[in-house]
Amino acid sequence: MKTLRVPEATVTRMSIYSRFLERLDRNGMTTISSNEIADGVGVSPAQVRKDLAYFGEFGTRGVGYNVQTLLKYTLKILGLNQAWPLAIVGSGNLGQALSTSRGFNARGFRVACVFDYDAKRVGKRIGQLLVQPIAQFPELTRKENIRIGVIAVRNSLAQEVANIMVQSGVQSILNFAPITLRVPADMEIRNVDLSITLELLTFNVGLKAAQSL
Amino acid sequence: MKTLRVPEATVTRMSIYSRFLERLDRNGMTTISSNEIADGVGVSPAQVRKDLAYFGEFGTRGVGYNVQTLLKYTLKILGLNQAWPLAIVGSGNLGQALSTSRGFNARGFRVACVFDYDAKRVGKRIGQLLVQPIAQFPELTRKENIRIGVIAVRNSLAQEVANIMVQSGVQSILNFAPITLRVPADMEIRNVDLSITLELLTFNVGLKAAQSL
DNA sequence: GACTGTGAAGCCATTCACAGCT
DNA sequence: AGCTGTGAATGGCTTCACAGTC
Repeated sequence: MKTLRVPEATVTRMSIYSRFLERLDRNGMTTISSNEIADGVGVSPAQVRKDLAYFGEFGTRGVGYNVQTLLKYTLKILGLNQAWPLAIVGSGNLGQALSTSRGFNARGFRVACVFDYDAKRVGKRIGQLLVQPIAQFPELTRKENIRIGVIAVRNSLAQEVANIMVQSGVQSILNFAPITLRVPADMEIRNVDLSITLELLTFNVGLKAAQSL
Repeated sequence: MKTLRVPEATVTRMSIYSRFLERLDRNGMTTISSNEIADGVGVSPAQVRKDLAYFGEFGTRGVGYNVQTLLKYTLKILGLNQAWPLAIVGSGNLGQALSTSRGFNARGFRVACVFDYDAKRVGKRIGQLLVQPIAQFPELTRKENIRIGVIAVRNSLAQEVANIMVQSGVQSILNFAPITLRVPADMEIRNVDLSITLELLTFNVGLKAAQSL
């Protein structure tokens, strides 16, 4: 089998292109060039073409890309031509925000259940869902065939939650706790650390201040 | 002036090292080697040394690094030896989560005010703060000398909020709306797009499935 | 003429391997 | 002996420039 090796940065941009194409499609646009895509999302045209080329030839020379067709391909490439039910653990502010977020309830994703450790929160209503006790995690996620788990609990519980997810057969984890989790090598795990991004900002502001001395 | 050119990935890791060192310091550890740091945060020891070397020589050969000293340096490098009041626009689920988040209220950061467009939300209490009308943004942020703005509103308002921030003299923006904002080149802007990370997960899960055919 | 697809070149980041210190 | 700091080598991503197609 031809194993295609795609840079992670390319996948990230595919997601951005895809969202942009969705908007164009809603606006009834039918054809677009790599130049216009580049302009719309803030990268170089060559980058756009190179990225798409990892997955095939989707355009027509002299013309450009068909918006609908390309959109369909990007969705398929990203694995969004199927349903991805999510399980969120943690029903605090962040957990609630994620549960009701459009990004987590569109494009193939759907928050299917929310769990919490705190008995006071169990049974509470979030949108259409009722918060479930963490003890129910293995059973419910198996029943709903959930393959993606989201960790939105405080740091001290995060590793324990990760362990439960691993044992329950969840294949990939999106972790919002700012610590490094230990999981088996075959698990897909991504960390979103909100304060890292903040600290990148302050570093760069500091740099600029230093340079203008 | 010697302009030091540091990879963005290095800055990201500095933030991770710094948080790790904080934990070690709390636990009373005094000395640590690049090997142990690497192990603790999941990178290679050479990477740790190279990263630190961008900023100076902090270690002692044959011994390692002093935890407290190195922690202090990392905080200074990241610009966290000063206070960074933040202004958050948007008091929905995400805005609330961020306002009360530990990452946004520690290590030099402090959510100083929260704004909203919706009159029904203005005046509501979030932690110690009262939600302010967006019209107050220029005046309040100037008074509090706020240099970082956080955008947590729905997509259709995001560009307008960015414009207000630019006009009010805010220097850097953390944007949670999944669209590409147009701002002057001298603005520091970072985008956090939660669904990009999700789609990276599904892409990789799809890849694995394809490879195991 | 316009725009895609792509090898080659250039650039940037990570890893290697070892000299230098304690 | 142990561990840092760093030039050199490697590997990977991005940009360039142009051949190919409509």
